[in-house]
Amino acid sequence: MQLFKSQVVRVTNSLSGKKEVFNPIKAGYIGMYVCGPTVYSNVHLGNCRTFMSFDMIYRYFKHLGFKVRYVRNITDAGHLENDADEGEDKIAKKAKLEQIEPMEVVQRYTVDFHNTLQQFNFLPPSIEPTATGHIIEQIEIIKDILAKGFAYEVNGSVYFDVVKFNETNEYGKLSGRKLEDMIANTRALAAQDEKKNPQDFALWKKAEPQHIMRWPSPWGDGFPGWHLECTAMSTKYLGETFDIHGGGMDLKFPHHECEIAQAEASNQKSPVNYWLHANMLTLNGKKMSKSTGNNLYPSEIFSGDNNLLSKPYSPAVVRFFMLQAHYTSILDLSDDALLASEKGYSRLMEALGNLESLVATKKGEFDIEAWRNNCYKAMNDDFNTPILISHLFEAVKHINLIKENKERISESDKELLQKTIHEFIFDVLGIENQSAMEGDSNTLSGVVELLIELRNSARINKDFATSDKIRDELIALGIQLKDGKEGTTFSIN
RNA sequence: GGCAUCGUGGCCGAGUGGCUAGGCACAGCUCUGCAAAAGCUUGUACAGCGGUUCGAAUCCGCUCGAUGCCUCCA
Repeated sequence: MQLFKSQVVRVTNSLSGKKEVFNPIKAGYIGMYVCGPTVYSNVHLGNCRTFMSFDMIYRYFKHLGFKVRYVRNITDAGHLENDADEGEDKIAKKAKLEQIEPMEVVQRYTVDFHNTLQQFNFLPPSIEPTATGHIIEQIEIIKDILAKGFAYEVNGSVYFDVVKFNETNEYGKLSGRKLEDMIANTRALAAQDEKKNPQDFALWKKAEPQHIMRWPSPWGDGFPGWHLECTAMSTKYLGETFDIHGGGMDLKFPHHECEIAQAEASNQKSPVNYWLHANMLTLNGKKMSKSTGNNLYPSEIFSGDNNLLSKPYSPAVVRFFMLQAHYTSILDLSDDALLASEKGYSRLMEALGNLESLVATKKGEFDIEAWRNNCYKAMNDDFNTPILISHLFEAVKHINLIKENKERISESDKELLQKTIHEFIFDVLGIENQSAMEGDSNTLSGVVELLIELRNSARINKDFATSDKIRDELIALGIQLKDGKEGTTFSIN
């Protein structure tokens, strides 16, 4: 199945600021790089949103039949804390704080990262390279940039010469900045700085004697700079120019801008055709952030152990909630919004169950082909999952009508509907049916069936006190009975 | 201060020059022993002020407000 031959996908390219038709370099193949996490603390929900956006994009491309190589790195060498603290990196700082090895910190939070993403039903990337595993590649790139005259060495550190680069290239084209403006707005400080200009950034930093994470290099012992690892790993696994580079909006400047500069300095060509940026998840109207403490961990949502939400929410509900907003829009998390999503999610899953038992008769009024095309149209338009979901609810409405014999469906239409709805919900959106996973297989459903029988006989005998007691006690336990034309069913919340 | 984005009905959230996504909540109706579930119906919202246009929430300008980046951050 090579759906991509008939489906034209348009994406918002940050480089042009416009929606563009997506054309891969090699037909049928896609190279996609996404900036992964820095593993010095637990991933928070905001991080998850970005990775979820690209998980969805990865899933859709795969669904269309593309062969996708999806590379998402693990930053375990640590970015610099700031210019003032003598280049101590984050991993090392945390390690000292907790009196353990840096790689132990990395291991702990890498495991947490993977566990969390698994709960959200993320597909693993094709390659998940680490920064520490690519020190040699990074050193090679630095040598190359030095040789080409776009970097300079000072006291065992190497800096990228932004001003020099800007003479022949355009520094700031991704984020819409002009170097002259940036220089004009620079605060006059950092007197002891080794850099020629404040805009210059480190490719290699000399390690102070107490610095734990260090590697030998032509410039002495040290560690790689902020932005180099992504250039090294994306080039190694995807080539000098590849299709898609993704990441959070907050990485646009300076991180991605620097990646472009590094790659152009060493290869003389633009590294990426389509830059995609996922927008922020906010909490109380403010960006979630590790440094400010305005954040929520996934585990706190799943357990309900937090001060912000009235109840726990499952990973599938949170995923559904996030996909109800477009990935380029800011999304604000609140209890009301999650509550609404949870109900919508349940209704969707309920309909999915009803679909299986639908009796096919003859051609009905629901045009499945047209509906299916609309689903693709929504996804082709810059992965518009909110619109896709609105179409899914359109189908829900028809499923329920058919169930109540108010509409008909033919056998072939039913099969197409089932196939399509499963593909979009499970394969593309990656939403799991949690109630189906928990219920059914155990003894609970048998017990509920028994109670339904008892209640029905009570109702026949007009013993409503008993029948209502059964119904009300069950609802108190989170089991809802649903009286329909074909008998009584139930759902477990 | 510089650069950018956003401001949609009770809440969340799409859309984008005319045909008013969707979810949740609310109300009425159908169904029901009563409910719930499900279905149907109703809500004419696009920060404010000007302008362009036959026509703007959608384009342009200004004002106000919010957010993001400019320092590690998804």
